[in-house]
Amino acid sequence: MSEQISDLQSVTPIARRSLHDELVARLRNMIVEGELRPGARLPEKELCSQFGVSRTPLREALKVLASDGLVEISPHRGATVVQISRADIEEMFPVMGALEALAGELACANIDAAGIAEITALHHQMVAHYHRKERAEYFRLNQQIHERILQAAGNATLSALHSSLAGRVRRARFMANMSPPRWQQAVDEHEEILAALTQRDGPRLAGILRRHLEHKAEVVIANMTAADEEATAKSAAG
Amino acid sequence: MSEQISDLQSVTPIARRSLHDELVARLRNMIVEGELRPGARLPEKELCSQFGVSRTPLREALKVLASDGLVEISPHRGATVVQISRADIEEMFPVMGALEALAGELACANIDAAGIAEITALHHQMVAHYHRKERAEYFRLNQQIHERILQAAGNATLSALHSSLAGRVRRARFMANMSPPRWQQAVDEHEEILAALTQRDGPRLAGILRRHLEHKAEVVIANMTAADEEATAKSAAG
DNA sequence: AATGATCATTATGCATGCAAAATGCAAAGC
DNA sequence: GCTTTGCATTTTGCATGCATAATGATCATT
Repeated sequence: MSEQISDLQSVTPIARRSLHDELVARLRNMIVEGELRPGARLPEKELCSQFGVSRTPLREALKVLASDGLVEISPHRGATVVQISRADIEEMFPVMGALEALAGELACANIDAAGIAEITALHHQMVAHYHRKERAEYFRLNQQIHERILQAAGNATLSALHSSLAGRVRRARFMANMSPPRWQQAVDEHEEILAALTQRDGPRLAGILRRHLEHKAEVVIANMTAADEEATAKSAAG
Repeated sequence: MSEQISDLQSVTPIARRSLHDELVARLRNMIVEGELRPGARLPEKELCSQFGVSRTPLREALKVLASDGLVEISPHRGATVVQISRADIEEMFPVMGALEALAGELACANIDAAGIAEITALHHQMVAHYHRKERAEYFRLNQQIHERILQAAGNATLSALHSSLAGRVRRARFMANMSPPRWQQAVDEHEEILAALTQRDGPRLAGILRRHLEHKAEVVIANMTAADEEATAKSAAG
């Protein structure tokens, strides 16, 4: 009887987006994509009229984003997009390194030939963009490769945690001006990543990914420092 | 000028608990401590009268807990405490292993003598409870040791992610009946953990913690399987 | 002139009300 | 007797209103 029902568990339920879910998604996107700058205030009234919704679902969405670490809510003072400090970045990258290292190990154990082929294709596209110095496209492919490895690990919990951190870091947008040697190094490391993955050498891939993330952190922090100094100089001059 | 202000960044802001923050904390506790069983419905009206608040802050709290993975919200069908499946557990423990391994490495680099002394004290207390077969006390100390290592790592992001996972796993409550040899093994591993930490051997501590978590996973999964079979037998008999 | 206090304004926190969706029950049809 | 369909009830989703805390401005005081 009811067995027939449980056999159908695999059918995807109809996705019904409630207003607050939609708002969470939209706001998250706006924050991650930089449309809402770090430190920007998020006045409820204004956002309500902008999205055409009332304050209730918007407030629920803000609470969710706050628990996710994207916005900060001060009692009676409203919500703001969180400012990521250098200390935050220095904390987050080692954690992402550990998560990606695990993902690498799991991916080596679980990935199939098609998956490797897919990542290989993304890799070559990315390298092509590197040679043409197309930064935006390079970063897009880069991100896709890392996401694809996470996906290949087949661990939803791992993916979710990584995605949350990646979203927060991405906001920093301090990858943009990577120095030529750093960029070369990153591409070299990606060659190693692909090799280890193809050989399904989990421990090696884990180690490479951990180092790769350490180097990413160095680049980001260097850029943050440069930006800080620029801002300091500007405020001193102004 | 403004330097004086930035020097004061370290002062702890006055903790003002709004209703929804309080509700998040209370509900989280009730769920983690098992007061609210997995699968239990969370009807808004009932909880509102129980806590003496209106639906707005309660709903906001439920959304936060949902984004934290403790409750599940189905549109127009209400919130329930999430059921953790064996597959979920199998996913979560490797991630916790990776996080604790990183914590171990960082802790070895950062911990001071007082911190080691504190963990040593906790360890000996825990061992004493082991010898007296006081399970509840043993688990409490065990948990404290792991938390203390996380804390010693000095990485708030890491602590937050681990804490979220630990909370979700703790709900499973399948550590209770650990077999004597498994228990002995766990205590042995804790001896190793303490030794590696005392020697500040980060890589070794990381490896031990990873294995330790793998073994914890085996125990939990074995218990879940046993519970499943018991339930199946019961439903077949009834 | 600078500082402190008081008040008006604004925005947030929470409560409540209304509409819509889902569940359960009952009655009708097969 | 079982299934199905329609209705009533319950519960959720969202909008709005009121109270309160925070901000800014004005004024008095030193």
